[in-house]
Amino acid sequence: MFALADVNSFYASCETVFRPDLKGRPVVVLSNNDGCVIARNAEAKSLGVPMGTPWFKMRSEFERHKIVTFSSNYALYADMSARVMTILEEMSPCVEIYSIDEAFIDLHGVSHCQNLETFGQEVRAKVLQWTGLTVGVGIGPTKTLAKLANHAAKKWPQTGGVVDLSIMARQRKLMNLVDVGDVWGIGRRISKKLNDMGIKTALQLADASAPFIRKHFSVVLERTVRELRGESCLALEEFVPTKQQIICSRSFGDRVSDYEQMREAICSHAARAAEKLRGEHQYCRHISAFVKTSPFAVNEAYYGNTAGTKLQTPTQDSRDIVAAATKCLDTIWREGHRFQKCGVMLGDFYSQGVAQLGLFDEYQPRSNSEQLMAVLDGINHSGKGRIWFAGQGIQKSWEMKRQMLSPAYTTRFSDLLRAKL
DNA sequence: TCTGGGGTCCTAGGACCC
DNA sequence: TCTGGGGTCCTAGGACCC
Repeated sequence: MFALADVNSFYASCETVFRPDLKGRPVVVLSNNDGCVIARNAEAKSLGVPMGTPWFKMRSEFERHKIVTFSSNYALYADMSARVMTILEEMSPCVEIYSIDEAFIDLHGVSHCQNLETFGQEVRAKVLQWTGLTVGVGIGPTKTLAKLANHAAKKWPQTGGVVDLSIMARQRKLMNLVDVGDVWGIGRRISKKLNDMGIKTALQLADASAPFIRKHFSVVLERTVRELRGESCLALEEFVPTKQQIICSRSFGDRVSDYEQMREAICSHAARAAEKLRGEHQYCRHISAFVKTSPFAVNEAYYGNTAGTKLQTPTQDSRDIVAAATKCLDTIWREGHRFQKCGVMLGDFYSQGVAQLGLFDEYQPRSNSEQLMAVLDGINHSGKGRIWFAGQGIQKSWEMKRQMLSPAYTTRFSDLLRAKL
């Protein structure tokens, strides 16, 4: 048996927890660069603010409805997430952190000593008491059914925020009410194709023939069908699998047409990617860089390109990664465009920095690379200051916009809230 | 003027091997 | 004139997730 716990309107709730004065007012949070709406509290949802729409299109409407708008504050959300996950881990033996605001819980042990719905209510109460955030809990014999139960817990408030689908009859009753597109793993494309085939509800999908689904779609959807029937195909993954790739990319605050600025941005993303790579205790061989103009610009030719390179030996040294990324940039850079975004990708990971060399390869290992990188990371994680490569730039005029950023309430001393008695 | 970032998995097709 | 079968590996692209 699985439970899925997720925080209601997570980003928006993190903001309002520290701003009791916003109670009852509509609140939204924007994506990086203040681009799109990515979170809305209940009040904003009931005003019909759609998810994913660009802010500039909504701006005047937001002002009219006095909608409070925040830039993304990931330092705050990551810290609040860690607090929620810690509580879940204290209350149950096996937890899989699925995303910043969701976790699957293995209820194997729990079900022997406690009613599952009661357990769900206790989780809600404790998270609310200790963090001020509200979670919904869905329970089911498979991950997909737990997800579905969670969906129902959020959609119908009369459930009290907990839905238990242990019993088959309840599963079928709920699935009959749920659109097939609301099932976990079914996006817009597959949803449309299923609809065209006459499969409109989750129940119809559950009752579809597995070989038929496999033939017309893929093994992924076949698994979903089996999971909806109560056959568990997806296990709880308690330990985070090692990453296959690392991507660091950002939209620019303003369009970039200048090579020097682009180079700074690529250097910065490469250095960040290298730091993440070391955090994973990995070495990479494949490094690529990409640039793109806005796909939405009219009267402007789109240009986007990627270049990659493969090193002879896996590396985790920022100097190698920055050098490779800028070399890639030089092969795809074109004058005369207004670039919107760039990024660096790392792949082909190894657990150590050695590789089989060819007979005639000449290779000089860097001396003290590991130690130097450890010093670099040590300084940058100390909280006392940062050092970086000159190529990353000083002014960083290309950096993203965050004009409505809230304080780092929980992770910076100077931003701590003060309470007046 | 202004449209996010970071991932995973699967499949098809091409290059190459014997 | 006739031109196999079976396999691996890699990459690009498409789908999905939050």
